[in-house]
Amino acid sequence: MSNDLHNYPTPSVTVDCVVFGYDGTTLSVLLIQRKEAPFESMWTIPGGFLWMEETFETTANRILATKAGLQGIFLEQLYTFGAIERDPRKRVLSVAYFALVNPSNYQVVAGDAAHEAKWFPLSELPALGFDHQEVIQVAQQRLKAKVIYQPIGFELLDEQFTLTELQHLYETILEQSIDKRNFRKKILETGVLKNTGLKRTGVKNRAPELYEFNKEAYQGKVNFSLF
Amino acid sequence: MSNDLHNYPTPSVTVDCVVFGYDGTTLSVLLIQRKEAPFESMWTIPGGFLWMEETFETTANRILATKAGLQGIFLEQLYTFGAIERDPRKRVLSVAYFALVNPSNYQVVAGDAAHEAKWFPLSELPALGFDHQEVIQVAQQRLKAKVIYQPIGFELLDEQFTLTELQHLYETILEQSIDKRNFRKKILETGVLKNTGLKRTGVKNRAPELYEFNKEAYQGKVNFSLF
DNA sequence: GCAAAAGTGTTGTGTATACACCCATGT
DNA sequence: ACATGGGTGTATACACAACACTTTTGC
Repeated sequence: MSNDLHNYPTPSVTVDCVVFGYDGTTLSVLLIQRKEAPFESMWTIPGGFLWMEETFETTANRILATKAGLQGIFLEQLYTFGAIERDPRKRVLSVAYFALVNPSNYQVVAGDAAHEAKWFPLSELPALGFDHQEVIQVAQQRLKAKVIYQPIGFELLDEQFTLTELQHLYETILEQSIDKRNFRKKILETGVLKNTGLKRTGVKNRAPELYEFNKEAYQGKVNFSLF
Repeated sequence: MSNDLHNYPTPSVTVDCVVFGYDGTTLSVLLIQRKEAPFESMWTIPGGFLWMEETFETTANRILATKAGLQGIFLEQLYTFGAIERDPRKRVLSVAYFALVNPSNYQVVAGDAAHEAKWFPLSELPALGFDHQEVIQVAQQRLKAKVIYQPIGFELLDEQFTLTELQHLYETILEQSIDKRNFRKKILETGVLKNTGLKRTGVKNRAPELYEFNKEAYQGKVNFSLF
């Protein structure tokens, strides 16, 4: 860090969030349709300017609350994007975060600055403003890499879930199919799942057992790793 | 990203670099002794303000060239630190990078803004200004994690090196000892090493064979992984 | 009783680990 | 000849991958 603090011009700084959601079938990203230039009426990930009295996390939470109606969700810093021309108006840095939410717990609503807030499957993204396509791509890579050595996937599911649902989530994130017996063996022997003893009823087949994520059992676990 | 571009106050942004060096024995970090307040005469990692026409990488290279005499080295973005009070003067964000260099290829020299530029072994760091102790800690974790799935360690060595030297580097980074035969087996079967056919002479024991990193062989290799 | 998904073990294959001696060189 | 680090192979344990049938439930 430089010693002097002469008044160099300073860039604007935004916090932008890649919010992943999973509806039981598809992995989606939350996008917002812009009302104003630049990129008017195009889609972008939700973001906004950092205020001087805010940490990045505070900004991210404010943005997600006001622009999409999301509160208190899992957030992690992804990368900071700083290409000189990434905003056509002036120099704007973007500290990108990624987030995982269970869409059924929230009703996304567009804030003032947006026409609409909507979930888009990763495979059907519209044209995106700024460098947000790249941001999403980096986020997806990170999610893929991360899910195998940290039990973060649970953020995307209901509190109680079946092993088949969990497996399908992993298959969706990793974009590959997984052997059922091997998956169950591995995930159970990590010890992070708690069998609730309950079963999901009302399905038109054998009632599957419901599990929960056991946060305490994970704390301090060094060797969580699937595959 | 927000639609409106009202003139919010903007934070200052610095790029700070954790530069690792390895002298054949010890893993060290390059530090600079400050001339001015705050943290006058304390040590910090080299850094400086981002200029409006610079990318982060450009800034990092400028800083390293002017403050420490280093040029064209391996750089990777680490994390962005934004705690509100991390600089006592005003709001300053730090986009941190980490770098790997072979100290014997460079003569570090203090620039104008520093009393001195000096290598400190990781185990003997002085009291550090700002939040730089945390930054170094994060960088060390990253280096540890990264070295096992990407062949970045070579940046720290001479162009030609012996397997024993390479092993010792890995042991130093990972802070654990490694079985010699297993290490050789694994690193050789990755295929990223090229035996030069030369031997290091003038040592007071059997002349060891010299290897080089084979960049072409690594390109496109998906499965580089040690341990 | 049929359709549909849940649940369950074993075996082979490959990878990781542990381990000890001879070789080449300089002094 | 001796001291120093260089260089090499095998046996065992463990982890991973492949694989098919029975059970439960709703209709």
